[in-house]
Amino acid sequence: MRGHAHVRSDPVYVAKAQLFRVLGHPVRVRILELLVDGERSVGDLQVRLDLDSSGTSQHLAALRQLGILESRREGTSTYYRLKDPRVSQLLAVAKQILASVLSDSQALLGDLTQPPAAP
Amino acid sequence: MRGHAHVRSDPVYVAKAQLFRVLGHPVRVRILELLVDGERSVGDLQVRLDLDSSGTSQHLAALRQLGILESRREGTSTYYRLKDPRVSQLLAVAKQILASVLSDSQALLGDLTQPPAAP
DNA sequence: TAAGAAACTTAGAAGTTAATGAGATATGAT
DNA sequence: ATCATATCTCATTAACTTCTAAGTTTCTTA
Repeated sequence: MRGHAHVRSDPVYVAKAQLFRVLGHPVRVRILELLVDGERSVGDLQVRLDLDSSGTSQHLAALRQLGILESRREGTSTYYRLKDPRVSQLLAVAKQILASVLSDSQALLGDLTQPPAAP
Repeated sequence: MRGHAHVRSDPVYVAKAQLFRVLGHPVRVRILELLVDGERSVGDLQVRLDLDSSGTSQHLAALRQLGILESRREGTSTYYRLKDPRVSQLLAVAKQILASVLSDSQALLGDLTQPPAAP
């Protein structure tokens, strides 16, 4: 059996949290979504994100360091792609959860506006 | 067509990032894993997390505000559970991604230690 | 080899999140 | 009512992340 470090410093939970934490930025989520469709150059991403080269590189570096991206260089451009297709799955599940969370709050908002009719 | 706000402030990407960001803490990941097995009281979670009541409440509040937890009160205790079973799925996919990321870095470590044999 | 384009790095300021400790509130039992 | 227990909130401070701007490296082509 594994000894149990305090959760806050247990490497297993720290690693899992790290994965989510790195995904926890709008630009990085968008980068991953763009890469779901296939490989893209930094310049291409930069244009689509409407971001400067410094910001683009920094966000790509965070994802690369996490180990979920691969890159290849071609001339002066660098192309990035997803290393693991399950990242697409993760994004898809997240989207579903978000949709249900949002529809719940929509429903709540509706209930507050017009109370339920009698059955 | 939807007008395109800058990604950093586009509500769609901000919301998706927010979901991941809230999951991005070791204690919150552990809380969700515990709740995958079913409802639990705050006190029970607190003991298993080896955390004080303030910390436990604050992390539960973050998950509750995100909209992925539900709670009911019974006497002096409050019981929390997952609102959406897809959260379990999200954790499972994350675990798979992590396993493949880790095995890649293990392999790399091995390659550095003993270079590949000739074919 | 000088100029230009593409990507990356670094450093510091600004902004955000987490940990801690003290205190508030709610429920049930005496 | 008083007390004990469970949970939650708030304020402060410490730790971390993000943004911006400037500068570096790498590669290509004139």
